[in-house]
Amino acid sequence: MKDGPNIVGIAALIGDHARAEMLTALMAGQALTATELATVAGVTKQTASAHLAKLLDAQLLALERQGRHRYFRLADRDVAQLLESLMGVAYRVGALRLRSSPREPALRKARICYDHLAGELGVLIYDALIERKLLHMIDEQPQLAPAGQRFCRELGIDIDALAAQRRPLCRACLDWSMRRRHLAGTLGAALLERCLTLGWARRVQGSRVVSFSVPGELALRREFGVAGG
Amino acid sequence: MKDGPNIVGIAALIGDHARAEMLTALMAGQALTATELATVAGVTKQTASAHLAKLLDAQLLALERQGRHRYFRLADRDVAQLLESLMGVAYRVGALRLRSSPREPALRKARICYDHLAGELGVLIYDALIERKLLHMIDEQPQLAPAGQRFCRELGIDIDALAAQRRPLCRACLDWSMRRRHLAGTLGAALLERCLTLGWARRVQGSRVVSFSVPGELALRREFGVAGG
DNA sequence: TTCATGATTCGATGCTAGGCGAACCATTCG
DNA sequence: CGAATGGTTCGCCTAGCATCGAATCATGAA
Repeated sequence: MKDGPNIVGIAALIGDHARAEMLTALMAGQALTATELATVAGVTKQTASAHLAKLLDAQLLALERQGRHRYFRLADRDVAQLLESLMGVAYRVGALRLRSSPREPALRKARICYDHLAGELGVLIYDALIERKLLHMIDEQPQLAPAGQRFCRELGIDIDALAAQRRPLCRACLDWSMRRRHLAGTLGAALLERCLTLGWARRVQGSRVVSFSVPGELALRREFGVAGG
Repeated sequence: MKDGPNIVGIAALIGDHARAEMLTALMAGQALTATELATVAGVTKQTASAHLAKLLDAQLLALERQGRHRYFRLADRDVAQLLESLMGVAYRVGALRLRSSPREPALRKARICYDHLAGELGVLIYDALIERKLLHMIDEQPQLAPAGQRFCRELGIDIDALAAQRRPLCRACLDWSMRRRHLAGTLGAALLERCLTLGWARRVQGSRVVSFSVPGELALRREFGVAGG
């Protein structure tokens, strides 16, 4: 009656407080050292070391050595997507943290979803693209219209370079906080990158939060043709 | 540093042998009783009862009472997809069962993926549809071409009824055993249903295996224009 | 070389949670 | 009604594993 791959090990690894905390922190996309991860997990270095060894062994994390530092990051996008889909189920089910973070509102407003923008502003961009018919849906999957390609070029995004990659250009990613869709894929990643280089927003150190300045958010809303705040 | 929903509880629930066994069994799509689930998990009824209570409480399972029986099924498609993506990561990572099932080959050949066909034959169908340009890719997402609609109608599938549903008609689902894509969505479900009613294949009791008869597989390959065995 | 810091290994400890036996409720059937 | 079967509750036991202190290894700086 034992059908299929052994999911127990993977799930059990994620099903521990300290390790889940580490993995969640790494969802921000940047690599962290063992000591930093020990801090976010709230455990000592020895404990963190044991956890990290297990996560490495299971290939959920990848390691980059740099001098006497060891930087850890999520092994690949598959793992990130697994974590997001876990968050989706957890959120839907109402399994929120009892003591939710003081920065939760900022997180709901705009955050990194591994390499693209999620949260209210992420959903807002997505909706605006659909509304203005720059993106249209086929079988509930987004596709960039010709007008959308022009729009992106005007924003300074090299669409052709993105389209040439193996990763899909547009993908709809389900947002755990909004229960709505936002834009992933290479275009999603490029849009986030653009918001940062244009100075509209900046990353908050040690968090998934993306902090938009007031003029930055206004510029974003103007470009995408969305009123109000 | 506590960002996002609490994934620990959900992951920990799946990260237990008995419970994972139960969830995997329910991936076959049909509801099972508490006693049946106790058997597949290899535990006593009392133990199973405790596990099932937890899974219900976390809304990973749904319950249907029927007389003195209690039928359990996966709460919804989100949960099924979470489990498949866990299997994907587990398989990629090589976390196979040490004592893999004697029916593993059959499982790799053709199996139920919640409500559609997966495994070698599932991938074969998908590839054939692409090859014959009945299905074409847009941003790596499948869309049914007009010729494909005709093809499906000839197979006896009511495309218009399927397209009217809220669920997407075509979706590409990643196969853990093949690391290739196969067809999900309402059309995927309808194709499986068609294989069963045409007598090409039958479900194997208490398993995700879909067993094709020799003439059934030949008929399938003929219809989809794929040679060999 | 010596010192400081990042990181791992080892051994001991303590708690959580899964497991079962036995008894108990509930539904169906003769 | 009683017998049979599906399912739950209770109490106890045990094993696995997360955790930490202390010691050890490794890298880089002085």
